[in-house]
Amino acid sequence: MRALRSPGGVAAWASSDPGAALAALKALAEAQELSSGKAVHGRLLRARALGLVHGNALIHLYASCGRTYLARRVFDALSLRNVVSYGALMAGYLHAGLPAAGLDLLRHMDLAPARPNEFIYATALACCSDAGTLRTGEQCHGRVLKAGLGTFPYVGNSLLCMYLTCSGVEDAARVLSAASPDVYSCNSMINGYVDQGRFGDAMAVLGLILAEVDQWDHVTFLAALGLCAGLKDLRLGTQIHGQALRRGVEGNIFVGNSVVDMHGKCGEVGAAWRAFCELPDRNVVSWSSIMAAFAQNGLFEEALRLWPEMEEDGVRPNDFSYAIVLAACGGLSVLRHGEALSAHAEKTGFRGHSLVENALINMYARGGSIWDAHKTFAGMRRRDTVSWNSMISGFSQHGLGGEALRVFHWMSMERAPTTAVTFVGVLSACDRLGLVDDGFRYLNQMADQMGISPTVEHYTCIVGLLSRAGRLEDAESFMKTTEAEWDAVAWRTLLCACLIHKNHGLGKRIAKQILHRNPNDVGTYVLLSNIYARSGSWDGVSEIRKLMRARGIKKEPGSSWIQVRNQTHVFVSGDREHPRADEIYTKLRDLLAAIRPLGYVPDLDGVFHDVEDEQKEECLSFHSEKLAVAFGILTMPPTAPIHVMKNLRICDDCHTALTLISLAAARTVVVRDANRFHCFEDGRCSCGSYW
DNA sequence: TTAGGGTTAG
Repeated sequence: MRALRSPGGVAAWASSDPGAALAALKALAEAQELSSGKAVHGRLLRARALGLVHGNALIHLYASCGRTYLARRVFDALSLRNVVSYGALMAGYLHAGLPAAGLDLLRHMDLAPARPNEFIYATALACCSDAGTLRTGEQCHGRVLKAGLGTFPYVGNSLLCMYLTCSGVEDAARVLSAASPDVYSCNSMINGYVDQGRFGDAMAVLGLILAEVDQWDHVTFLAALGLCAGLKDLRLGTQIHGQALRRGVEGNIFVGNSVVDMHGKCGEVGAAWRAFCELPDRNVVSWSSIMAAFAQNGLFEEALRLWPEMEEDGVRPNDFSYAIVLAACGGLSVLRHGEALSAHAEKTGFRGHSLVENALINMYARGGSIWDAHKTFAGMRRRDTVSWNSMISGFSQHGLGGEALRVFHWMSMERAPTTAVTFVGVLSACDRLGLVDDGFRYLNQMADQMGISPTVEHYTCIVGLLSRAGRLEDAESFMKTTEAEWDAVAWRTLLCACLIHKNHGLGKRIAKQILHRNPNDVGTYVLLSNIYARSGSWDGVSEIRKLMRARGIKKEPGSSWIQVRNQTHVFVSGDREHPRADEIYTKLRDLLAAIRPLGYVPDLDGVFHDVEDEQKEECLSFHSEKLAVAFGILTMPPTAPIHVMKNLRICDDCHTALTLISLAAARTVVVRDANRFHCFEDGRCSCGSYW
């Protein structure tokens, strides 16, 4: 590459030899050597040797260097232009993120003698994809067919991609079936289906090329690995990975990163970590993928620990990396840490990215600070579907059904597109508000008007809705008559309602059904034993205990944790491990004494019928969430809300006690339990005492 | 001299 070493030299040499000049311009375009290219340009002008072919090469060079205005200047100065001049400039606009300018050029061509060819349509269709204009895309489609250019593979794939981004998978699939599929269009189609969660369809397309693994290129491996990740199909993923190794494409950083991600999504953190360690090179996506793998599998601290390592490795974070670590902060409820990362993002210019803003909304909502989530949401300049969905579900999970529906109506007024996730939030808001009829109305609206097929999650909301309203038999018959893959979550929703509504007979029957299908469902054992205890059937309680012992099922011990001044303090029921245990126990005794006059009576009907009342009370008094709250009151400023997390569902006694403590101690207490948020304030809980 | 599919988030 003499050209790169000595720009002046190459210019002199190139201008005297037209063939060499062309070769030099091509090489300079590829290397994005703007200044050398300008030197060649100057020489060609001075030598009066700037004809059509060299002019086109210059347009391409300036376009490759991202200087579309210079490319345009050359284009305008040409006395004669051909289809290549248009193609080169149009591609420049496309890659510079100016698809509308590219389409303007297409219109300009209608007045010019040059007729669009397959190159022009491939580029124009890509412009339509980027600009999101289905109408122009369809017009191009019509012209492609009329000109008989539809059989060019490049054009076919550009068409398919245009429909994928501007319309949907159905139209794209029609394009695919009309043409003979090549590897490119199959890759695009698989990715399109995977994005929509239509894994079965994606698998069918993969099936078209499954026999020809030797024809696959690295992008096919990416699509296939993405499909395995979506399906959480480790077996297939491992096979594909093996093929990638055999074909020697695993050294490609995209494929390597995809292997890390696939293992993470399949729940194999160890394998993800090994794949990460084996990467020959690590870029920001590699680091993001491994952090995501940890965070998605609940290993939030491990994910956060990788951040400084990434920085040490000299890799700069991007919007994805911020979104991942913010999600980990939400998982741990370490909001101060998240805010520090948000400030970091501000400095690096990523704070305004929608990915980061949405992650912040989720972090605050998961961390219990729903109004900080709302503040972030309200301050956004551009809200996308995820922003709306996050805010709606955030409010719902916090028991603020009215706020959730208000956001949904606002979303509808702004005509933001709704998704299946939107309606999970909306239906659970109706559940919280007891709006049975509205719930059914939204379900029908979603299915009939929006064309979104309800999933088991939507139906579970309906079960919750009927259950909360006390219509337990209706809920059961809804489950029996509605075709859905009912899971343990759905059945437990009904079971939980049986406990709350004291329909012990139905509860026992439902529990037995669940245990018949899934004999290891710990949650069901716990709920069933509560039902027996509530109905005074101590034989039943000990029966369950025996059954659990026999089956080797252990109830996870209750534990709670709280962040105070960037430190996490963990409490297990009744333990005295904390260095300030004495103070905490004294504080808690005081608090419990203070709420007695407000009507607090320890709920001794727990599951321990074989212990003395005094011991029972001792047990109840020092449940982990009470200890954590007492510690919070002891150490946090009086106006600061106290945020506690618990691994299990909060128990009845703690719920009552914390409700009254919020009144007696004039403190706001937010507890995130295994299912939802409880915001205790002024002697009330946001869950409406139904959980 | 001009053109296609790509990894990480919710």
